Amino acid sequence: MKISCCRKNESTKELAMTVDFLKVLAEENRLKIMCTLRSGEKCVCDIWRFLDLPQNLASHHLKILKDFKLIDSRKDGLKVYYSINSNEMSKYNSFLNHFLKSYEQ
Amino acid sequence: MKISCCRKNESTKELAMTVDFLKVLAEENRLKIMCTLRSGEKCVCDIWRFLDLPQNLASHHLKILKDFKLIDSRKDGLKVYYSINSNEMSKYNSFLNHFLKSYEQ
DNA sequence: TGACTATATCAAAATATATTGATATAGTCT
DNA sequence: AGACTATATCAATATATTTTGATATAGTCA
Repeated sequence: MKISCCRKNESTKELAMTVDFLKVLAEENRLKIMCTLRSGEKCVCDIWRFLDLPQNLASHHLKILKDFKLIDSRKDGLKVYYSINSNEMSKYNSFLNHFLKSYEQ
Repeated sequence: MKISCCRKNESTKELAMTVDFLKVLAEENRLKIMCTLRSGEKCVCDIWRFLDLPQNLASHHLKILKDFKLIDSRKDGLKVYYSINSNEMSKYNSFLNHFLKSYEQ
């Protein structure tokens, strides 16, 4: 039996990072937020009104995305604008393709 | 503010399926199993011995992957062999790319 | 300063998920 | 049939995550 990855201590750290990345995205509101941000930065109130979420829940999920660096933020007056961090997304995307081979069609 | 996806009732079903797909993969043991199966079908005992998991835990995670159709199984005597269902993987992969734009490098 | 708006934080409750231990099922081989 | 191996199932427990409600912080503007 030839197995090419995932034995204990082999690629362990990258695999754990990839799992964490997937956990961050594997939540409906967070995936919607990422999807909403595809078209450019949005402030928190745009996001929670558009997605019909309680304000504090939107903040909570934004914090999780921000802590994981999938999004950046900038403050402008009272408002905080969030946007996708494409570099980090690319990084995790290539980790993911390392563990799952690419199943594109 | 122009937002191109994720409003209530728009792509709702595909988004929910994509979230479920991500949830299935966002677990260390299951991602390891998928990775292990990249090189071809394996029986359950190959998998649990290789990944150093309790047998029943491996069965449990295989069932989750199987129920979601990411893997197929065939029985040969006492052994059950699991393998990746590439068609389903491709399907969910394109859903995922629909919600996240493609961040490949 | 005071009223107002936007965002963040925190504790509690609700919900979901992973893991373990025990046991059942089902095929093989003598 | 009886002993054995491989796999699956189930209930109980442990753990993690999401959601809610209340409140804090911080900037704006009259």
